[in-house]
Amino acid sequence: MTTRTNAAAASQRAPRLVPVHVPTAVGEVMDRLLTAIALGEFVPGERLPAERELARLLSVSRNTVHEALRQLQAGGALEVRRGRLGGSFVRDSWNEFSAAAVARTLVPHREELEQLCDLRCRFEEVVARTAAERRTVRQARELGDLLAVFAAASTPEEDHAADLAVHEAVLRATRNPQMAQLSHDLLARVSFGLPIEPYDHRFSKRALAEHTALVEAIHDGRVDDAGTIARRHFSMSARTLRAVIARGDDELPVGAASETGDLPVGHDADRTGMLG
Amino acid sequence: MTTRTNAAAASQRAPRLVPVHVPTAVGEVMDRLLTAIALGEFVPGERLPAERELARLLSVSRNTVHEALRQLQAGGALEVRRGRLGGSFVRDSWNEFSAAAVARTLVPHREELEQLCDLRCRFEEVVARTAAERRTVRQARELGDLLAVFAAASTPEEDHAADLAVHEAVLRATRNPQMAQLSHDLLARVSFGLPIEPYDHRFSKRALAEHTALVEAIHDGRVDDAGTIARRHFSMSARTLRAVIARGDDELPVGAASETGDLPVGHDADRTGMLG
DNA sequence: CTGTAATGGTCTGATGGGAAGACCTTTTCG
DNA sequence: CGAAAAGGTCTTCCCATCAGACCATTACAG
Repeated sequence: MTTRTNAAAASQRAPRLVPVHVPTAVGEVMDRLLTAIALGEFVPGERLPAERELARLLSVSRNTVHEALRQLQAGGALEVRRGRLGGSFVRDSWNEFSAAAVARTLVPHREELEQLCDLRCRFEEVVARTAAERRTVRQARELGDLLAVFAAASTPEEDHAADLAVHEAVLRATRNPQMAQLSHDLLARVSFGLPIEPYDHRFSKRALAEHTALVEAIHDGRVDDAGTIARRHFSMSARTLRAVIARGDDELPVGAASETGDLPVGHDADRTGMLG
Repeated sequence: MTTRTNAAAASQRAPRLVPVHVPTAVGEVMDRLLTAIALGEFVPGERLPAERELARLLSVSRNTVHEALRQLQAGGALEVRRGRLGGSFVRDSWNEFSAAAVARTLVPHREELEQLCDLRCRFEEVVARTAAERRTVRQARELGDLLAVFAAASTPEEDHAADLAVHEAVLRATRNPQMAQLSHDLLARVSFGLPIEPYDHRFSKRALAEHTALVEAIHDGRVDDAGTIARRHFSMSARTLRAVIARGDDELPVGAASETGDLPVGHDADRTGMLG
């Protein structure tokens, strides 16, 4: 009886009335841009739209865009050049430059990240299963084509682009945009906006093998197989992320926080709700 | 070759740079309160915490809380009484009062809702599977207890409370708070903050049977069974929602928007990202 | 060489939401 | 009747954002 009432009251006793977090426009713009970079919509070296254009696209003032770009520049994500052919460029060296700082930023969120990775593995399993159930013939063919692209990729950039393209195609095959959106958001959260999907090129061979198996399973409609493969595939991302964090653990006691460009990423990591 | 470039460029051609939407603190507080009500943390007739207390809990000024409560009152969700034993009370008639307006609010989002329901069914399947894999002995026992509570429930209110308690326990059993948070957020999105969603009392018998089967599957660690049952269970919610929308379709041509208390809910329904 | 165009950099003023806090009104209870 | 507890209201200040203008830098066309 006590068990009963306690248990029943438990969900009511714990009010989910935690502090609200009102995001700022600048932070939102930063999130958008970092996510776009993480999703490969802007590749290293590429120029972002001009400030005035971004302001128009995002329906914010140019001031806001400028401030967001300034912070991303300070964090080392972008390089800003002036002049007629100027603009904001995704830094090639974003990875190496910021790896240590990233790790420092990530370490405090270790537990949350573990849970997010776990969640992502399991969710992507669902994505794969759904895609295997619903892919059209046309989409199955498209997946096969992309696989060939992946196999033919010779540079890390091509690898990464092909990797993203495969994932996009799988998401389209689910024919559920909400599911795709959630997948994107989860990626953005675990990658903290970094253009490293946690993608480790040392594993590109294995990634190719897994992608091949995944695409074939989806193509053939083998739902369970697709799910199993996907889950294994995304656990690789989790491992990469753990490696980054471990590196950060090592470096943490040694180096103090960098003075100049401390990372702006993860600034919104402690928000309370995933959906908003 | 053309295939390659086209496919690779595809993900880049569609920049997700849609206008940002910066929510206000008042709106966030409204969402929180409505969601809390929808989740059964505040039941009809119950008094919400005092304004000063809410301000403290939510880390916002009392002005903000007051304005949120004022709008909820205007929308018919709350009744506010002054004086020593005053406060904000959840209206009993909130359901009936708002049903028609709710439907009107929901209809324009029909497609999005369909996708969300689909997503939710599949996600809750994962939740159930995870819970079945990870539940501790203690959690398994707790689930059994809650089942007894559910079976013993005699009023719709007790039904609903027990229903929620079971779901909460399942979420705890996943031992992944992020997963639980996402589940809550998905519920909030399909219900649009309204207490209409997951529970249709006419189906309480069936719900009990499904809960029993689900809890037993989780208890026994039958992963596949738990997933199957959960998916079926949540598709019932989707059907309930569809029924509401259908009702809205019927009523839409007839009734114009109510003049006095048009619903304040769903004001954030058109946000672009699920996690943002 | 020069001018023009396209870009980022900067500044100002207006606006609005929110925070903090004081004070008033209503209601209940000792 | 007076204290306590609640909502109602008001003022003041702050800061993010917007809108727009103007400046500084660079490249390219002529």
